[in-house]
Amino acid sequence: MANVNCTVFHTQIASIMEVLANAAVAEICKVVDDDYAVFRLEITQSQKENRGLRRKLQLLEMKVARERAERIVRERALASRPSSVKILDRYREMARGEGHLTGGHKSFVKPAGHNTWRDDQPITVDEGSRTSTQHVIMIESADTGPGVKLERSEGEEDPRQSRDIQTEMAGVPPVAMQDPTTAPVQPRTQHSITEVSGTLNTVLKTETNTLTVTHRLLHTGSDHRSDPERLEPLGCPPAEYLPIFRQRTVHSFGDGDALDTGGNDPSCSYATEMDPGNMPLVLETQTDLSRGDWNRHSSSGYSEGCLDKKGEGLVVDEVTVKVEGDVPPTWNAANHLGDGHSRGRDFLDYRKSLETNPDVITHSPLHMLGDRDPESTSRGPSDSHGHVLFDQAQGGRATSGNSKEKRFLCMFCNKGFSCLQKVEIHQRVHTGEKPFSCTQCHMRFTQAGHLKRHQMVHTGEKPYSCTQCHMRFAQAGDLKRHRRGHTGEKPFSCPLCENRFSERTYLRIHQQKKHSTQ
DNA sequence: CTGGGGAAGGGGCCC
DNA sequence: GGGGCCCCTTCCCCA
Repeated sequence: MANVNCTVFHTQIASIMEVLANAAVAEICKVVDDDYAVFRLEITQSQKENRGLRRKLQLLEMKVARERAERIVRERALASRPSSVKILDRYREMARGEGHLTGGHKSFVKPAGHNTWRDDQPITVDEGSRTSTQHVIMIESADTGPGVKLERSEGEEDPRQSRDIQTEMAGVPPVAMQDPTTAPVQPRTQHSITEVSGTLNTVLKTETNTLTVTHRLLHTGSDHRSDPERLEPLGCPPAEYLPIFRQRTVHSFGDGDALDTGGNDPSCSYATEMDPGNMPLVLETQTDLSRGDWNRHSSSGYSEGCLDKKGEGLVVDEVTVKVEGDVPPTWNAANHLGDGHSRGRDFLDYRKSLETNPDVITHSPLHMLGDRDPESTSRGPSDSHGHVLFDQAQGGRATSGNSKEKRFLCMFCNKGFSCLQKVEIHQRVHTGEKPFSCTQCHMRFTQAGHLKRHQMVHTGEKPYSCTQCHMRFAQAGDLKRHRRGHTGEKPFSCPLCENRFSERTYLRIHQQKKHSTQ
């Protein structure tokens, strides 16, 4: 009996212990679950908050970057109006001093193993080569410190990528916002500065050097006399000869089919420069028309130089006149200006025209003349000589006035011409295109007639002889000028004094030295 | 400083 | 409409 009671007692004790144990376990689990839930909730809220803050930060950075880009564009538009005729050097200096924009899709390939660029360091330009090179696209203003940098990482082909802007804000290290585990968004920004160099200082230095590269691209020219080595026809042309608004693979210059390596890129860097907003693009590189023009010149038999300098030929065909469509003019030939012979005058005049006529870059130059109201015509842009559009200028030479409708407008200065060929020739003033090259020297010309006239220098031909002396001249104008020496004619009189001069140039110099108000 | 020649740039006209 | 010619202009260099 006693054993039975003991057994029952033990059983009851065991049951009670089990119940208590279960209750304790349940209690513990409940507490753990509650705490875990609270903890998770807190984590979730923190993560959510972090995402929100991160998103705000990114939006803010994007906004700042856009504003900065726009401001730089405006500054650049103002700053890129040099007053000197030495456009090449001035442009180089200006680029050093103030900085320039690079093209939004321009890729500068930094030499491997270097974190910085030197000014004299050879630069290659790469586009979509999918190599293991770094593509650094920057919009930078040197005088404002670290700026907006557009960066496309290697292998990325999405043109929109270049529109992703990362701003290097002071006190906000780029890496601080990049948590690969908690921030799956914004993968683009993770191709960050560290890809360029290790430290911020190095980044800044790199950007400065990139500026050098940029201005090299901007102030290109074809001064063959001053820099004939650039004309090596077989090697890859230097970066100076690459158009800034198109990515081109330097290795493609020898391949005619590969010229338009940027053709699949619907965007254009100059759109970023001229208007970071939604300015339509008018860049017509390597269009059929221009290509045809080039081919025509190349086959004209004037010179072998037309073809064997195909690298420079890229300079030629950047601009094409379009008579239809409604696209704004986009001056895109800055990199082709500064020719030593033209002395940059036309480039400067064009810039002046931009100053005096901002509409040049804001409305289509391709309007038919008939579409222009008289007022707009009268206030139209000046030509390279400062004359108003359609004003018969050039020394008051008698013309038939508007006998021929000037339907074709220059896309740079809006000057009107009667036919497409004329405006194409004229636009070479802006583009620097010189399709006609001398076979006996490095001189190149915009017009076939100029080449023909130039070749008399080599032949020694002087068909214009003075009837009153032994002098002979290669140009009729020279003979005419010479004859004034015989006749004593001095048709140019100073309005401020009694001096008279046989040439307008003398009068002008006289006025500058004697009657200058400055 | 002026004058003169060489040569190139730009553009209009004519065929 | 396009090519060639011509004219005007301008810059550079030199005497």
